[in-house]
Amino acid sequence: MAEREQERESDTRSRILDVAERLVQTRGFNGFSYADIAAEVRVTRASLHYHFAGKAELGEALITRYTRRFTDALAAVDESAVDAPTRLDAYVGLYADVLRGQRMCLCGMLAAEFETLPKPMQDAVIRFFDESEAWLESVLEEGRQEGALQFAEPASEVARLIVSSLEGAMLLARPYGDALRFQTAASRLVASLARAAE
Amino acid sequence: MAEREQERESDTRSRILDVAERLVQTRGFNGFSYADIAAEVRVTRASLHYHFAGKAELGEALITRYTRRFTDALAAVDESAVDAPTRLDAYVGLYADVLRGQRMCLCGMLAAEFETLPKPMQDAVIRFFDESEAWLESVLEEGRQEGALQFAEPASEVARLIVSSLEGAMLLARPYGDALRFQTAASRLVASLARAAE
DNA sequence: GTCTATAACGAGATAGAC
DNA sequence: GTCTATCTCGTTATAGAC
Repeated sequence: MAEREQERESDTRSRILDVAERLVQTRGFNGFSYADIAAEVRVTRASLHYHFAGKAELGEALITRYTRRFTDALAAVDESAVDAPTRLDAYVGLYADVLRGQRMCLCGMLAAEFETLPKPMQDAVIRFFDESEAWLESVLEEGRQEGALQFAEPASEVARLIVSSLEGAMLLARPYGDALRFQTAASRLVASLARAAE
Repeated sequence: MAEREQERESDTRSRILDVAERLVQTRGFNGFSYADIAAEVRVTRASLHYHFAGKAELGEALITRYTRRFTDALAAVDESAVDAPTRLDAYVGLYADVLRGQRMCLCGMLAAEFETLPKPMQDAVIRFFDESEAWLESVLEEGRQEGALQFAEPASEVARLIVSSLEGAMLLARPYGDALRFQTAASRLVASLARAAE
């Protein structure tokens, strides 16, 4: 079991992705350079170009990996969590985890810089949000049918509201260095849907 | 009435600010250069340095002007609008106006790039949100006392929720090229507070 | 796969003429 | 106030040795 499928990602390659991911999430795609990554990974800039032809390709790989991990996490939530409100909490928890690492959501950051991104990166960012909203929508629908969630609007609208509110809460929490800012907003958001007690 | 106080802003200086403001709002502070501004204003980069010593000083001036205009607009709302719900709608309208120009909120954009900004710019960004939230908080308090608005949490918390939700809705609306995305989220947000009919 | 070396360009910034 | 000219540095990227 030495060389399995997971190991298509060489050690260096994944270390590059790890460092670059953090740099995008903290400084933005236009806020760092290959030199920054090289210094931290302790390879030369030329080596980076061996693994990723250019910054655009690196960016694509970052979004792809981030999206896969995110949807994997959502699938794990589906397997373990039973009711819709618990799944919603778990969804919020994924965002809180990112923020705990002093980071902005990768795709939220890229949404701000959207206009400056190469087309393939733009498309990948949109896919992230589409998948995220699709998952939320199904959870919301299910919760409404079970009577555990309550809302008047179409589930797709509420899903969009949740995504944008969480992204906005992350966006503001970082400048204030205040994760509580996020938690308060997120709690109120979820509470406004979970009205099973009424 | 030829040279009055308003004219301390020379024509060129304000044209530079206008172009730079749009560039920050659409591409981010790290997404444009002095060359971009110079080309549009039709002056040389050296001329830009005459008006603003460096990009950092230009950035500060941008936030200061943006904040002043914003607070002026809020003061105008206070003068014309009577009840709290109407003022809230007017507040949302200010954001909608920005988005209509295909732009992100200046300070929302800078919040994303916060870590890369010089300290004076960071401080100015925080001041913008502080002032915005303070205004909202007083409107919320007033609305609650009048019975026109209803919410359980401290007004300061709800104010933060509103700001971050609106910023997030703008953030996501732009990649999707969909202003309706913003309007839907904003309407639900305001509606969840205005429960005078219950 | 990683390196050195270098190309080629763009960035912010300054000096000094007009 | 605006210009030309220039500087210095950072940036992405490539060629080719090891």
